[in-house]
Amino acid sequence: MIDLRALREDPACRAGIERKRVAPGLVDEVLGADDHRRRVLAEVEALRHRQNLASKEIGRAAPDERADRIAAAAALKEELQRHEQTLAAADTALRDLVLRVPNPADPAVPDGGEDDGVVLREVGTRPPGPPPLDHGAFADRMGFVETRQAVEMSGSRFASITREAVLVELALVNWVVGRLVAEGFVPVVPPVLVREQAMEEAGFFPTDRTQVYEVDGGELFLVGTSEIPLSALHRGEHFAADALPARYAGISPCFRREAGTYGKDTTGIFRVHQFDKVEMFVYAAPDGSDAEHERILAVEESIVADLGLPYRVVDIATGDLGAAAARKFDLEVWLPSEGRYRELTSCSNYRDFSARRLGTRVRGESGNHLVHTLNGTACAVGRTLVFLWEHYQDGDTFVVPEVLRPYTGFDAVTR
RNA sequence: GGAGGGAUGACCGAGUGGCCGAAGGUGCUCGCCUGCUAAGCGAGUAGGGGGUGUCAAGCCUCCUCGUGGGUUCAAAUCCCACUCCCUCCGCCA
Repeated sequence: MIDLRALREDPACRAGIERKRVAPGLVDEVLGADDHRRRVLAEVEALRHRQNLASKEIGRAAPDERADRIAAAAALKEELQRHEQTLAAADTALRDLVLRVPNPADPAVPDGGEDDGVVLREVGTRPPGPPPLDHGAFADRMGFVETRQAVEMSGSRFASITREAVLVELALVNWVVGRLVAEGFVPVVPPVLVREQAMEEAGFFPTDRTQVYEVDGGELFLVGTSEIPLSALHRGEHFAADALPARYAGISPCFRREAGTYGKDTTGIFRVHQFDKVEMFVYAAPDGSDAEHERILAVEESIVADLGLPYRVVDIATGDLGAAAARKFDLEVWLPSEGRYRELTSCSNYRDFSARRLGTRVRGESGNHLVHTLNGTACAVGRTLVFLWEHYQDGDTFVVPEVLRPYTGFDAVTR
């Protein structure tokens, strides 16, 4: 949720919002609704004040005065209740509007849409051409995935990962988590089923409701990322200043409906409804969040680089940031079969956008402040396998990346 | 699944209708005292929103005693629902 005071008083805030191409007039509507609400609030509070005084006097009044005073206070109460209804309506109206307002884009974010991200750097050597088999065909050939029965039991975009691929998957998780622990991240295996409230406070509802699976008659929802439970880890809490940054590494399966992606990425397990992911989530002091963002990006880069995958870093443009991010970097890895870079990981700085609803603060010398939250993919396991299968296939052999060998116990798989 | 008990500030804990945003204690901060430390003495110390302000201190005000409703002129206190915790019984491992 955005900072209404900043929207009112800081022209840069409004500019950052409008760069995300919100509906024309939305910002003015919000400002109008906010103004109205505050006016009504002042009236209600003045009435409550009178009511409070009147009630306190009754407590002190002599017995023979009480009846009159109670009658007067009762009249005040009726008036107050009418105004409170107006206030409730104003609150609802403002809330409905304000939830549609995205986090302002950082001034450094480039303008434009999906294709307008700015490539900050390209790292690694791309192979000259496509591999003999694309990742889907290679995985088939090697017996690394089972799709026929998975689709029968669960539907399209489901797959079983099988045989040595499972050991590579576990190796990836172990290697990445070990590395994050060394970087000061606290590992967490969180619940993947959460209540609606957790979805709302993490900022996923109402916007992304269609992307989420419902369970138990709508009581619970399967998370699309462990970012959701990790953001709930400190809801309503106040950090001591020296407890920040607090870094967490979530390890969990992720579930996504992938509504609206029919026909896209139908090969292999590039885009599936269920996958495992190691996610970084950081609570940072407001003045330290940009540095923390760079740090998360550096971790992502080192993981991809150590896997020997050629990648580029993209500074995502305003139109592709999503509602919550003020700034976002994607790591795109070269997918030889498609001859282009595809997204593997991503990291965002939400600033105080999500902390505002979560009520997560840090105690400071000059009062308490909302924390900043950041998140980044350490390893989207299934999709990482996809890239490995293309970059590490050698005829009928899958070569295990060197950094993973201590974890797999084998160097290669040959069929 | 059945029966009962509970949720109060950073923490412990008192408070069953009004002078209670809340006794007392611990912790923390500042000061005094003391070779140092400990002890002792004194003062301060919840959060969030709105208004006002040289948006800085301050001042005014509202809300918050698990969450949301209700009763009442007035609710930490009474009623209802929900969430969570504990105890006992049953069940399962």
